[in-house]
Amino acid sequence: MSLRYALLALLRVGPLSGYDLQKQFAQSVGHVWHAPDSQIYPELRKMVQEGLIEAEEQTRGERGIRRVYHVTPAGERDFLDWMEAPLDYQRVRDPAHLRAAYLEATTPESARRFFERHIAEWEGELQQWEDELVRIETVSNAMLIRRLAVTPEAERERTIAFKHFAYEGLVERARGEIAWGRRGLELLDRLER
Amino acid sequence: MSLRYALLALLRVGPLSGYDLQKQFAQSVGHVWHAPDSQIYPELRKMVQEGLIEAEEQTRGERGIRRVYHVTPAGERDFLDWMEAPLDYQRVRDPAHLRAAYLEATTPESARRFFERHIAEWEGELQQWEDELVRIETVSNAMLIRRLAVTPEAERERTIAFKHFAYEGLVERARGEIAWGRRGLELLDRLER
DNA sequence: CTCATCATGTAAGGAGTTACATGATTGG
DNA sequence: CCAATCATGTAACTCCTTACATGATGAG
Repeated sequence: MSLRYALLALLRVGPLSGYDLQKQFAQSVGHVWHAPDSQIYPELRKMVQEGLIEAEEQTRGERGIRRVYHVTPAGERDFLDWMEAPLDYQRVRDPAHLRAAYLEATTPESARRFFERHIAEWEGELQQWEDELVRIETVSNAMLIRRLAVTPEAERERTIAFKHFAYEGLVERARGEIAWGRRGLELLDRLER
Repeated sequence: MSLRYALLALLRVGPLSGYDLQKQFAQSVGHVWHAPDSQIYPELRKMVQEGLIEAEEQTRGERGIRRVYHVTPAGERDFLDWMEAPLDYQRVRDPAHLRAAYLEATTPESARRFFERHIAEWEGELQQWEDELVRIETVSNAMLIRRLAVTPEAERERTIAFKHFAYEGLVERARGEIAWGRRGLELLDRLER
């Protein structure tokens, strides 16, 4: 259910077309909440039906349509309600730690590949999040710039601080996973001796 | 798709009825991969259809049925194949960090509640995982005892080591989340000044 | 004229959630 | 006889994934 709030978070900054939204999404909130366009377009339509956003339809050339979405007062309220409501935490479902718990069933080589892959995966994520952290620090992310442009001076510090803090948390988690993976490789070394 | 491998991991140790499996699940692999019984029973049926497990039907009293499942050679192979195959990592979808990135939209009080809840959630998980870690160290988990009973002496160390290592990773992640939550509260203190 | 980008979707299926539903056996 | 536990599910729904599908516009 968080997809719509991720979308509202972007649209609250200012109206965007589905296409632009989807592009901006991938470069901002998508680092925290991934969604493909095949999920974004239908969700936007549902949000229109529920009155959270409205579409201004523009024609493109002869037959093309371009829908520019903006948040309605109901959508604004829904977003703020969500921000105040307790978050629902999903039950744990962790394939990597599941597999790790049963690695005795496989060969040392495939256990090694597993940890190497784990490290590589999280190094990829780490890179993304560190890059984003730099873009936040240097205020060079497009959505953040747009956000700050419509934010009163007094709230700019907070706005940046929270985004920075969120990505810091993700960076630390990635580092933790990488450290765990490396210790997994060391464990294999010890067990093979 | 990991549910069936979590189930196979348990059934590989020895045959269990759906009910027993579901109970053992909650006390072992369920700490890493949660699944409710309403998901376990249908999955077992599907696995029977696909030939990964077989059910020995026992009567209970007049009309009751009890199905005791055991892994077939095809199921064993499927499990080992999964253990060797690269794990598929899901794209990030993290409601807590999503919300954290937009906390400027809400009141300091509700931001505070958010971090307090985050800490409490992860402290709950931490407790579960630490308890399980102790049960692994002291070899007092029922499934682990059963597992070791059918494991040759030479592989017992590995078996325990991997489970211990998996839960260690989870414990560290929980500690990381708690530390992040606490730093969130400190950030709020600083911003409110 | 053609390719990159703009622009918008549908359809089928898998996985998980929540709620509901039923009945048997055993111990007190 | 009643409650706890044993035992097994179904049904409806949401969310997400993967693959497919189409066409317009603008720059070179």
